[in-house]
Amino acid sequence: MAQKNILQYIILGLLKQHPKTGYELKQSFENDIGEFWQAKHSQIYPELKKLEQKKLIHHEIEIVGTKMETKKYYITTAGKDYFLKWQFLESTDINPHKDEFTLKLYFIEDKSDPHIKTMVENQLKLHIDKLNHLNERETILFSDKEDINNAYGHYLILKKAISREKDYIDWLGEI
Amino acid sequence: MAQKNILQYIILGLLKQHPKTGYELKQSFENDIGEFWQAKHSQIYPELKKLEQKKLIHHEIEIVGTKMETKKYYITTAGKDYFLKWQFLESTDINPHKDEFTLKLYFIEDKSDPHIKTMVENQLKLHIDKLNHLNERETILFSDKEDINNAYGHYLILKKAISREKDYIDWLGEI
DNA sequence: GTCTGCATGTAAGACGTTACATGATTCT
DNA sequence: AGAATCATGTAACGTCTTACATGCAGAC
Repeated sequence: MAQKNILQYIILGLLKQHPKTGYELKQSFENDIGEFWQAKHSQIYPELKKLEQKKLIHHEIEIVGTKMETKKYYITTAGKDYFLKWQFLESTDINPHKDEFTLKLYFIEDKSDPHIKTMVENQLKLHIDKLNHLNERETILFSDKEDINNAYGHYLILKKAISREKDYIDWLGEI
Repeated sequence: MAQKNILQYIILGLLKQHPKTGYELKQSFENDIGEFWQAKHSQIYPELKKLEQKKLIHHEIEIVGTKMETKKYYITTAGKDYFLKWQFLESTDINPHKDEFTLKLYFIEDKSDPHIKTMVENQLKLHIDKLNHLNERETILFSDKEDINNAYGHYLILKKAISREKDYIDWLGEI
């Protein structure tokens, strides 16, 4: 099985909001979603070509100044379908390093979208399970306070993981 | 400039705690530090060979059962020096996806190590700066509550980033 | 006129995941 | 006897970063 290629969905999602040039996509990564996903222009431009070959996007040349050509990319109907299939496919696992769920949520523009409720509930379940699992580990490993000093680093990162999950759950609760 | 190759430092750090086989290293990634860094065995075994070529580690064959050979890896003095140089080199930037600092902290086994204070203070400064920057962005983008509805997804992930930084700062404060 | 930013692209290499491959050990 | 786990390794592929490369536009 191939890797997920999430970049394609992010580009499609961004173009679904507004048509953009490659450079503007690059800026979106720097300003808006850089906290959750990063991509350099050297990754964006080739991906745009691939998406265009698949007819999920197309571009039109625009002139800036007197002669500088820029390519404005537009999502196609097929592209929107492809994107939505990803966005509303329920997640079955979580990865603290690649937070796909938050990206999916980012692309919901309408605050009253009925999808939000089920998506958040599903995600809450996953994170509560994980928090429970981490709490169990803390009980097993560090019930005896003596053990904290013997593996202080381990204790700290377990505490950090627990804190991170709690924070995630709180944030989900506020949506 | 080459990429950082943080995996080598993690392996050295783990072997500094205790000599381990490749398989045991794999398990450390699954159980202990998987929340902060992931590596599969297909990445670990080649890295062990590279580290051994650089004489930062060496191995001894051990027999399990009647004939199964396993390789137990030990860190060398050169390996320890190389590792410590990384561990106590001050960080100048933070990356929400690759949290190098937390790893460095994980490898401090002694709770009263005097390095901890300066490391934490330095890291606190970086995260407070980031939090301030994110708060400014919230003020600029969403002072007008109307704008929240127009870019709800953007609002949510900005809130999430702010919440994450606060959580990180709280955790640093408790060390 | 020079500097910063806009704009696009490719190449090389490092990093990471999945799949392929094999065999021994331990537990039930 | 069979299943799960221990144990080690390579191959193929996909992703990501850094560096190389070029040129126009706008501001001062």
